Order: sequence, then C-alpha cells, then structure tokens
Amino acid sequence: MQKPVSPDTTYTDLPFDVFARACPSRETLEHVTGRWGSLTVGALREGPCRFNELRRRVDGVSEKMLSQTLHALERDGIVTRDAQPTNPPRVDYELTPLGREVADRLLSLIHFLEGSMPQVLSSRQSYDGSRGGL
Amino acid sequence: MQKPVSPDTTYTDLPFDVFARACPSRETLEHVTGRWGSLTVGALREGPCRFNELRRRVDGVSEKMLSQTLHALERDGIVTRDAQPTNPPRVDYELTPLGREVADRLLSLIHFLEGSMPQVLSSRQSYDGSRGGL
DNA sequence: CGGTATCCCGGCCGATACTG
DNA sequence: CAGTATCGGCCGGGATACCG
Repeated sequence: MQKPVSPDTTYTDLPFDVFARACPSRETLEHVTGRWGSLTVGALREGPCRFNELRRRVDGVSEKMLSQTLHALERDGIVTRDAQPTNPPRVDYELTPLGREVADRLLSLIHFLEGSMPQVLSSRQSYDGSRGGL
Repeated sequence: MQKPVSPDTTYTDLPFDVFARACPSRETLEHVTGRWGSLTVGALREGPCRFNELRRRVDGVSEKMLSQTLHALERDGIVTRDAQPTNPPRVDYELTPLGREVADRLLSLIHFLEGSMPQVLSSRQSYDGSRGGL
C-alpha cells in the first residue's frame, strides 16, 4: 500500500498516502475521524454554533476534549473560530468550505452506519452466540 | 442533537442517533473510523487479503492491534474471516457487502483528505505562525 | 459564557515471548 | 504463517478548580 519513496525526498513533494506510516494525512484523518472529531464536524454541518451549544449537540463530550478537538480542527483548516470581544464573550464555530466537504463525506458514512445498525447488532449476536456455544 | 427518549424504551426500538451518548452506533463508528479500523477497512477494499499481507498494506500496525481490529470488524459484520485448516495455516479476510459500502464512504473521505493536504498543511503553517508571532 | 490548568486513572497500544 | 498471552508505559480523557 505504501508507495516507494527515494531517501532524499520529503512527503510534501509526493502524492499523500494515508496508508504510509509517515504521511501527515494520517494525522488529519485522525483529527477528523477521532472519537470526538467526527461528531464535532458532523454537528457543525447543521450550521455555525457556539461552544456550549456544540457541547449539547455532541452528547457526552467534556469541555476539555471539545476545546482540544476544535483547536486541532481549526489548525487543519476544517473549522473557523470567530470570537467576539463582548461581555459575556461569544464565540462562534463554523465549518470552512473544506470542512463542509469533509462533513458531507463523514455524514454519508455516519448515516449509512446508523441505517445499518440492525444488521450490525444481528451480526454481533451471531458472533457472540457461536463463541459462547462452543 | 439527541432525540428525546421515554425512560422505558431501549435504543433498539428507535432510529439510531450517533450523536446520543448511549447509542450503539457510536461503537461501530469508532470501530470503523478508529486509528487502525479505517486503514484496515480501506486496505481490504482492494480485495481479500491474508493477515501478514494486510499488515504490510497497513504500514505501522502491530500484530496485536491488527488482530483486535479485525475481530471487532468481524463481530460488527464488516469483515469475514476464512480460515483454512492447512499447514501452514492460511486465513483470508474479506469485506462483506456491508463492509464494501462502509469502505467506499471511508475511501471517499480518505481520498478527499489526501487531495486536500496541501491546503491543510498551509492552514497549519498560518495557524502556527500567528501563534508563534504573538 | 467560554474557556485554561492540573491531577490522575484506565486502557490503548507497542514489545516481547510463546503456540500450533 | 497466523495468531494468543503478558507486561508496562504513556497518553487520552474525565473531574475539578480556576480565570477573563
């Protein structure tokens, strides 16, 4: 799966291949598909959102992890952060055009999986049953 | 994002919503998008594959993690395992029809991200630059 | 409201050794 | 070849406290 690479070239010169250990695309994929990354990007697809509203959309995320997740996504250019210097402070997060493309592909996967859960749960039962019965 | 749920119903009666904390679809999403799950499913899209061949396709994965990942995916009905009782042993892994659908959506995301890496890397530079320069 | 700093535990994950 | 078993570190991530 890895493409050959001559020793003195860097990955930035080459097509990016996520299957290669050293490729930076692997980091971005992990930011986007990580435990909280996928849900955060998916939730933002519904529109711009403030911090605590986002926390409510992504059920179960802690302040710390949401903050970390948003910083990583902002750094990668998936999300923009708009902080207004008002009191009380108001910060809006929003997907970039790049982020919207990512979100659409992610949501396609998410919705497909949600729709496949009956099949998945049934498969789990067979698997667990055949193991327990041996 | 979470849908209201009356106390005495279980999630299996309801549409599955990955944004709700207790929804089992969240586990499956994590199996499929996890650090090694996404790469394993993506690699298997190229066709059936034996264990060590798969290890080579997914650069950097350990035996232990590949084994764990494959078990979780098999349990969820994403991957089939075909063990032939020969010597030396030969085991082929293959995507199920469900797995192929998942893989296509995953690869759509992966290929999009690979193609967006110049933009991502440039965004990272701006982000890091504006932080370092303050 | 919208965060950051600190503490700390569980479990992810790599390394190694062993089995059939 | 295709795994399983065990050990240990390290870090993801929750809880809490605190700041502007």
